[in-house]
Amino acid sequence: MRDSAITSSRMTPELLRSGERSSEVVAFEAAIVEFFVEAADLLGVPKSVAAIYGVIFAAPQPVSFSEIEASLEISKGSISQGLRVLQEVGAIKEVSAASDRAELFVPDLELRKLALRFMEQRLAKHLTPGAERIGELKRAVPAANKVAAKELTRRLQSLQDWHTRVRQLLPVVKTFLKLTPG
Amino acid sequence: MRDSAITSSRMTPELLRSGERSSEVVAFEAAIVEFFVEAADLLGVPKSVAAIYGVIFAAPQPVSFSEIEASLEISKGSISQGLRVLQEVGAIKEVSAASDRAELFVPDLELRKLALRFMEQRLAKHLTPGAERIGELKRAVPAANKVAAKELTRRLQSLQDWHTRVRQLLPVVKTFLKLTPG
DNA sequence: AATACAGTTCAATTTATATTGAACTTAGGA
DNA sequence: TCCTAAGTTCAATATAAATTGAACTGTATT
Repeated sequence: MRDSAITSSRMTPELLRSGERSSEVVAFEAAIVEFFVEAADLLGVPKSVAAIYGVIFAAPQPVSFSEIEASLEISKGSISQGLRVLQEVGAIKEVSAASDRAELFVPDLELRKLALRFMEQRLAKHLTPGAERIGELKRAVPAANKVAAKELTRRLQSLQDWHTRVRQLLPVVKTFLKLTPG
Repeated sequence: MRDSAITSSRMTPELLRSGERSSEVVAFEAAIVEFFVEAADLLGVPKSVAAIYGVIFAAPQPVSFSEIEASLEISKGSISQGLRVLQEVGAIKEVSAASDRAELFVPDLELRKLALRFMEQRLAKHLTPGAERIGELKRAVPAANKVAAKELTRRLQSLQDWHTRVRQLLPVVKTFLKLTPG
């Protein structure tokens, strides 16, 4: 980063295509970018990626690579990687304009997909193997001391119960997120 | 870290109080520590902290500072800070033995408390202020272009809906986690 | 075929986070 | 009082993660 933080709107005139961007528009974009950057760590993505999503979200028309470059002070490398990540997780879609060779992007507003994918990745991935692991651990409880063995088994059971509950919760959450169209 | 990873069981004899630890016991502890260390990033805690919790969880009796020092190859500084963190979040409890001056710790198995605190911290913290923020953003939508304004408002509405749904989900999750005693 | 544009790749660098280690408390014997 | 054990603190260091930037790959345009 050349400055101290990722901020929006450098306003390099040569990159602002078709008409000017009023200060109102610029301020709006900056506010949206800020919103997503603040949510970045909650979602577990780097700030640069959140900022790119912000620019695309804030623009009523499809956004090109160079427009992102003009709005954010981050390198082409980061933009390229960031756009790829956002496409992979389904946060943005490419809308190819037949005429122009530039790739254009719009936000994919089906946040359900995003939310579900997020859960699968961060929870299910660890949760499923975990269940078996705890079973193994229960079998490995040292048996020498009866009282100690009982306590350890109790602890592992507690862990397993909790584990089960979280797994049961996942379908509930999924259903909930599907309730209204996103 | 002197080695390459946090591993359990150095077996320094002078620190193994009252009787030896069989290889069975040592292996069990190592397996538990490994389990928690692997879950560390899911829970958002450093590995050293997860490892300390593992040692305490794996021991049928209360565990002292020096026992942790003997089981894990991490510095006293990390142990001190790690124990403090674990106490703060309610993952372990101090059980002072009147006779000994050493502090002894046991795991707090009420994982509900932990889970709830985790949610409050990672979700509620960002979620509540977020709701107002989106409202502000809707008011700041540039009005110059009617079609564009409509689309941007639609996007923000979508974001707000999703936001609301997640907030409604929190009480459901809380209830669910309370169903069985932890 | 040369130039320019649009984007990619990845080693090098910066920034953020975790861990160490040595100096420092504090309290209980000798 | 002096010593030692038990922890704490925090600046220095090591490790991990994000970001840059320069060289590279294609693909139109002249």
